[in-house]
Amino acid sequence: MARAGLTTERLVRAGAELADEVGFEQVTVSALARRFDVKAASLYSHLRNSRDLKTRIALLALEELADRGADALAGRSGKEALGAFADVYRDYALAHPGRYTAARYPLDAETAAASAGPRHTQLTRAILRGYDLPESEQTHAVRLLGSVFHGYVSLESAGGFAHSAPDSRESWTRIVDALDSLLRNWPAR
Amino acid sequence: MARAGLTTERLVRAGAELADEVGFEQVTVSALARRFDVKAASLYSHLRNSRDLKTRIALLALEELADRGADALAGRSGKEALGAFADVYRDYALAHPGRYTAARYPLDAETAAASAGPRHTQLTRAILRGYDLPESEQTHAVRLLGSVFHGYVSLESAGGFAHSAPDSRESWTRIVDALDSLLRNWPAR
DNA sequence: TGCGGTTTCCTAATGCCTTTAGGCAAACCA
DNA sequence: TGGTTTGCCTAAAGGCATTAGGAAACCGCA
Repeated sequence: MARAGLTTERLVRAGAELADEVGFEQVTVSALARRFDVKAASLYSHLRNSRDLKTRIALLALEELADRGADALAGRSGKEALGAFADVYRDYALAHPGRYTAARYPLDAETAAASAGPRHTQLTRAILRGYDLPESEQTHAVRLLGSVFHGYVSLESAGGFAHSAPDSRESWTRIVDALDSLLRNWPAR
Repeated sequence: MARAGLTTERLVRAGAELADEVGFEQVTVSALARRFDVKAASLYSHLRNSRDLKTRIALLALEELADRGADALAGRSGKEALGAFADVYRDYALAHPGRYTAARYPLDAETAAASAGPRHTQLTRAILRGYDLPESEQTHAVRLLGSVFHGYVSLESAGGFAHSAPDSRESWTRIVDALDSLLRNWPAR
């Protein structure tokens, strides 16, 4: 019988596609095996277990997202950078719902530290360079931005804003406006 | 054999406790049955299926959260209301992680409409009465607040801010300060 | 008090998913 | 080309979800 040519790499990539198609929760070793026309047990030479698969998909998503974020920030600053970065998040989540969910998959401390997660923080900090925040407020602002981006996108893809006016895109741009304004007028303690 | 006295009510309540103890994802018909010293099949006279169980836990959490939010808003306005409401979210999520996750469980449109979800929107709108926003901006502001609250709490309980200074509580109060400031100086279009 | 009806929980069974163990054959490499 | 490695397979055990059908407990009424 001809070999399927499985590799961890290919499995993770296919797993990410599967996640986008059927949802991250439904990404299963069995389903992935089916997609390669192979028995589930065969995947265990390439993946430690089901959690390992999901973790790897999460790492892939975090990296893709950071890469796109970095691209978006290149050559931009201030509000332009803020808006471009925000759009990267939203667009990614809408285009790749499964991967985006995966990016929220809980990682243990060391895996998280070695992931692209910290790059996200760095990128957000880079945005703040276009504004005049005291060092002591930077972390708070980073956390605020992260919360808004993640919170909005997560509520939106859960259908939170689906059936009500105004359009979600409109809120998104207004929220970016508001954040820009806030960063320019960050309140003193 | 003595009867266990199962009811949908008791099952959902126990399911919520279970969620807080072991995580919403691990809430399973089997695990719940074990907790009542009963066979899994026995739960199916009280619950349609596993999804039904999770949905009911989600509805319970949404209601508890809305109740607490309403309490927090009673007799307060402006920044005081904003801060109290924000704390309700954070405190609830920290005290009841499983329930909080449940509150994010995707509901179909009609279930969502009949849930306490809309009350959350109403409560958030009530906070805005303490600020001077044009009607056309209200929905955007509601969405922003919802995003920040949910986003922050969700990142925090995922351990996002766990091992880094400054303290998460400090960021939280600073973020509430910032939101208050933003609402008082909402940018014109 | 005892009887029928209803309700509640049980056993049994199926199907799908995860994971481990051990085997055979294809691919590589010398 | 023969030996070795590696890749995918079969087999099997254990878990959760769910349905069908049975028996015992409970409840109301005569």
